Amino acid sequence: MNYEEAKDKFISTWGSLGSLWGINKAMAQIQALLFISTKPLTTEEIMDTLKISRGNTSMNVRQLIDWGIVTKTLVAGERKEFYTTEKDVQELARIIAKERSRREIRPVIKTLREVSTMEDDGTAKTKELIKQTKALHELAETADSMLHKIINQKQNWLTKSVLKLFS
Amino acid sequence: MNYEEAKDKFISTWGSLGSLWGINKAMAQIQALLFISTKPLTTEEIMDTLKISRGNTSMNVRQLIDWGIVTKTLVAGERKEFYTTEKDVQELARIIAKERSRREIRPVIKTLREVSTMEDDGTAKTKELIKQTKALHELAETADSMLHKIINQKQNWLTKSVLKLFS
DNA sequence: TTAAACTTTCAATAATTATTGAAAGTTTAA
DNA sequence: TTAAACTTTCAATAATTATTGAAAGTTTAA
Repeated sequence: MNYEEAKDKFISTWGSLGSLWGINKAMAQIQALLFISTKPLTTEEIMDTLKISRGNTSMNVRQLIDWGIVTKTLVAGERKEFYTTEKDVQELARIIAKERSRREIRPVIKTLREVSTMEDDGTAKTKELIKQTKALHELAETADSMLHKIINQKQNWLTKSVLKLFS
Repeated sequence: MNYEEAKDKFISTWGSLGSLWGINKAMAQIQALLFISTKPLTTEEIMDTLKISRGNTSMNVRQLIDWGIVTKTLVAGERKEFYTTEKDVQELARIIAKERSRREIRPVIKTLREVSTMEDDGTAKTKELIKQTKALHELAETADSMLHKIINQKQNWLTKSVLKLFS
């Protein structure tokens, strides 16, 4: 496997993984490209490498900036805008997890709380609805706060020290 | 909020959450419906409640069975097939996490390993590709095994005992 | 200012994914 | 066996989501 093959393989795999962290393919691929680039890239370079249109590139880069994953960089003597991505995987994971929680998990938790605290009219089906949504609510709250605790740890959890806690 | 409103709200929220655990809307809604039902349901009842076609119901129920989340139940004296879902949230979470890992995370980890162990040709860009994919590989491995450890704990992690470890 | 060099917007369209429903298939009771 | 009562399959279609590219907008250098 030479450089080009490996690069394409990484970018396309990362792109299809987009769904796993809740973003579209182009957005994930742009991030992947910047992640392995040795220098900041322009819109033009991104378009050419990924074979996507100018508009598509512009919109997705902006979204990545919005997520806090990509930053505009100024290159001396150049008029064009250059983009770079967060290169530290831990920081990247932290940002993704936080955004995912904020955008998708929190709203669901809110609904679960609303439904599970509805007035009990005494019927079996209402009791079941309350019971089950309450259980989901607790699970979601616990999982979400666990996620936050894990990613907010400044110590390097990649070193597997955290893992030992579960052995 | 009465029973019907609460039920609809729960089903539609859970349905739109489908993307978060990697399944489609109908599949998530069928699971939600069964999850709050006080008795096993038939294809007919699912179709009518969710207003989806017979074919759609059949295919998605089968997929849920495939995931190990829904089971066929026989009701004495009835010819029709009845369906029930796993009612314990912890067990449900365990199944979903395991399937998600197997279907999506493992394949990505495999690619990351392949790319990160490519031959180093000495160029800066190859070195960067190897370095970054190696970091992602380690992160993905750690996160995946942490997930497995957490969900495999038989003790009730919902009680927040696990959470204390991170405080 | 102006005009060249850029970026952004957004309606049109393409691509993808989900859904339908009728036909085919299967199971069960008699 | 047969036929009624079911479930499954799958080509056609609908719905959703992503992408394009030209026009509009913005910035910068002179």
